[in-house]
Amino acid sequence: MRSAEFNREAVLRAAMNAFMEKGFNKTSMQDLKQATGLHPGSIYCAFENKKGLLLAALEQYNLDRNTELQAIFSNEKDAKSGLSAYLGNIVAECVSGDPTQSCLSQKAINEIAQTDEQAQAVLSQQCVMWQSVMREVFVQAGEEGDLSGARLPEQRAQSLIVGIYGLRTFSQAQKDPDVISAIAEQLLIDVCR
Amino acid sequence: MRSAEFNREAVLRAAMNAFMEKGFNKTSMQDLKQATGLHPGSIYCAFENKKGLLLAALEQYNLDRNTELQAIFSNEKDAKSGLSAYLGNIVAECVSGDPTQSCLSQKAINEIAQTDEQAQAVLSQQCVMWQSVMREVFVQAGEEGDLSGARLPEQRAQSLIVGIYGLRTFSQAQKDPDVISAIAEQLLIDVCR
DNA sequence: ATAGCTCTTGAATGATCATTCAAATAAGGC
DNA sequence: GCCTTATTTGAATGATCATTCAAGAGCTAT
Repeated sequence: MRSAEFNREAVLRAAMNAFMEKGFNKTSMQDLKQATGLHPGSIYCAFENKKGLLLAALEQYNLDRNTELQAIFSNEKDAKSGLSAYLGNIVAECVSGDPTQSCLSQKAINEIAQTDEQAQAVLSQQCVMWQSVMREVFVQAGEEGDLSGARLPEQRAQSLIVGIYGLRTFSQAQKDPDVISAIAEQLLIDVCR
Repeated sequence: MRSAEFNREAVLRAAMNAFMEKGFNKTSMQDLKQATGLHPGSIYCAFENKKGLLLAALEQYNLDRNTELQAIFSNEKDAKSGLSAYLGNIVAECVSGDPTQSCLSQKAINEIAQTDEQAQAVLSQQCVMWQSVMREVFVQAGEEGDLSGARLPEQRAQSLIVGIYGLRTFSQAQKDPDVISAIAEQLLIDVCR
């Protein structure tokens, strides 16, 4: 036996960044070798192939984003404030122009979900989990009296996620921070109405 | 002199479909040769290179989508009905699962706007034009008394476009037609409130 | 009809791609 | 401390990539 020398999380985060900067198809194994510090053979030994590395990176990305989400919400006094802080965070990422602050899941959905069944399955499941996390946030917001209308928490969660996907796409075509920020504020109003 | 033998619009629509099915980077010149019926040399003679073909295809795509949009709205009795029909059309495209019914502009924004300045400029301008078209729709809807709140037509247009981008991304991860349809209906309510 | 130009053809080019492999290296079980 | 087994290394592989180019073909103007 022999254990791997590299730090798996660090390698996956490096791969994440590489994929976010160039997209999956434009990121070459040479790029990944440089980003991760791993030789081609090691990458194939540990992750099967390039797509395997992407799938592993997506898994790590989801874990990282989830802990980040928990941190943001636990710093706020209630669910509504949490939502506001969460959206504020996303707006900041959109406006930063930094490719490594974009959403790897969303990039993968747009680039490869359509043509790769395995990636489609992983991304679909991750999206469903994201929905269920956000649904609980809206359940709590309802209990705290911050939702006026009668929409189901599930539907609010779906509208929020659609809004976030849309915001990220829109912000690549229209970079004005004030515009992005205003759309996000309206989104918060609409999903809490 | 000698005029080109191929039908430019037909070639661009064939290229559009190829790019929508595989994305820009995964579509090889061989794919484009097969899709368009043009030999590599002819493509380079007419469009400079692969990216030039994409930019030309994006231009044609925008023209085609615009005439389609005009047709949808002119078939309806007022702006609000037009919006409803327009969104219904988009929902049908999302649910179809047909790659050639996806949005080439959105795919390009997500795949190459980040890394290619020229594409970014074209896509940004097209997005702004889309906004201004939709703004006029909301101006009309306001005059017809179908908007209750006080939001500016510009902001409504931006929220609508964000919602459409989001819907298209979301629908690749969550394919349930009822869910997509419900989100779209809520979107219409929110932007007309 | 012919000259002159442009488009078409499709093989050739060199670069780059993902992947493989055999040798070298190192860790754990006994 | 050796033996087994796994990982690391990095050059090699063959495929595929975008692009070029020289030769052939056809339109147009004269």
